[in-house]
Amino acid sequence: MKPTKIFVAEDDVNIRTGLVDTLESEGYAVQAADDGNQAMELFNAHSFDLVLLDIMMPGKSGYDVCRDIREIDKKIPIIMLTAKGEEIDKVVGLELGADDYITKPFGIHELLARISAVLRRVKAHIGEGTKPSEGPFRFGGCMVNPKTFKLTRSGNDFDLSKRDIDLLKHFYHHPNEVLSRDNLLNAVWGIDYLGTTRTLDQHIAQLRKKIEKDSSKPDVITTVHGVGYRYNS
Amino acid sequence: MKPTKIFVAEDDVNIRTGLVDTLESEGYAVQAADDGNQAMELFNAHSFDLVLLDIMMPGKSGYDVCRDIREIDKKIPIIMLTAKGEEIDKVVGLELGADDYITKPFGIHELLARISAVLRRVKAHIGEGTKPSEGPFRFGGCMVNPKTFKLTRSGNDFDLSKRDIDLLKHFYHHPNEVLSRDNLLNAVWGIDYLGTTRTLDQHIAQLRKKIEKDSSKPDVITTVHGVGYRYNS
DNA sequence: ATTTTATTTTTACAAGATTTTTACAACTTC
DNA sequence: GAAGTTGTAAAAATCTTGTAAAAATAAAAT
Repeated sequence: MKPTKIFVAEDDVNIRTGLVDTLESEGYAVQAADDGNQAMELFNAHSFDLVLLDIMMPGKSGYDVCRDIREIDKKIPIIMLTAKGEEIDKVVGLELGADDYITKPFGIHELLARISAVLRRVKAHIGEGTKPSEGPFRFGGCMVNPKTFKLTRSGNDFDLSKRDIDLLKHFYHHPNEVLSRDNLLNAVWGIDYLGTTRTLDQHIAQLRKKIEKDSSKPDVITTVHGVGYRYNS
Repeated sequence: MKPTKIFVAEDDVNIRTGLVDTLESEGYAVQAADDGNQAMELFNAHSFDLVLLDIMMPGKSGYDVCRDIREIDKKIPIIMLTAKGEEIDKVVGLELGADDYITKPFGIHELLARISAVLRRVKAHIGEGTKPSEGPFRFGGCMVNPKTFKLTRSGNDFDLSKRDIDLLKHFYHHPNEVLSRDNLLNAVWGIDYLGTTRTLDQHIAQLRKKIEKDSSKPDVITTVHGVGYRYNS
């Protein structure tokens, strides 16, 4: 199998060489640029599987590069490298079309985890054609519509929050499998979540009120004591 | 469950003993070193789940220790303890391969939160990959699915608890072998389990209700009087 | 910027489930 | 049949989860 090609744009020489070394030692093929203009040049000259983009760069900011890359390639995964305090909403939100971001300073494991997560996501998309995350889907006896953030069960409509949707999606993609709290927290709250643990339970409880016929006797999302939760499809 | 083992390297005696006490009172098993060289010695002599590493230490700096540890173990989570003003980008950035850092003086809560976040990250990761041992397996006339925590026998479904699964797995990996109570207790309950003995019998009895056609005439897990139990594959 | 509103997270404790222990009958072995 | 071992129901202890309500955060509106 051909190695996955990663393109890095980062002006700080320490971070850049660190990135290149690490990624290469992980088996990726890496190419790096140290400012925004060079970045676009290189990007145009090669074909990559994934892009890591620093926001603060001389020449052309990461924001701009991201937008430009998206013009050229609508699909390539882009992960932004942000410093604490930089505006992130815009980055990942939809305006720019980045797929993920990571805040400096970051751990190598976290970065690698995000890279493989994004790559996996993309591959799954390509492989299956259907984008499971976009359209409405059936969940237990309900219809969940991620576009409208609504859930319908036997004629009744409920509003869903972002967390609700993310949770439902994650369960939906792992039917009948017992998912640990760790797994769920990582998948829905993000890999660097620091909170304590009743949070998830709380959301499960709220979800059950909407999806279960009798929330005191859950049927769709069941508890596996000491382990986690299971969505029974 | 076995306690998580944390290794602390920190020269300041107050901070060190404070850390050890706190972590131990949180249920972690802790081992500490007070300089860089001793740190490597200890690290090599034991096996840990997580490392806390001060940067400024006599002998060998935390930077060096971190790098050395990474040579030995690419995966073990490392959290650096930094003083204000110390260069952090390099620490956590990529060069060294630490997973996270925390700036002194830090609150014990923040530290604990970060420790569990990092551990969760690692655990969720392990849980994610497809481990061949995790797939469903046949046990007597049943199918056992460790992912769903369910057991099926002649069309009937039973829920399994964590202990059930662990016991079944252990038997499964030692077919036709008579396993003593000690063996089973060590394998499933952990090596330092102190309980008295009817515990295991109780679980066997419960399991038999699920896996045996006639639990009063066990066939799959049989008793070897005075010795232990045997799974007849 | 300030207030209002919605959402998310945390706290606190009740309720629940599992596990462990106890107790004792039944069984095995010699 | 005596001594020791095992089966298992039921009680007790321990650990986990459910969830209301408070607090904190984030988002929207003024």
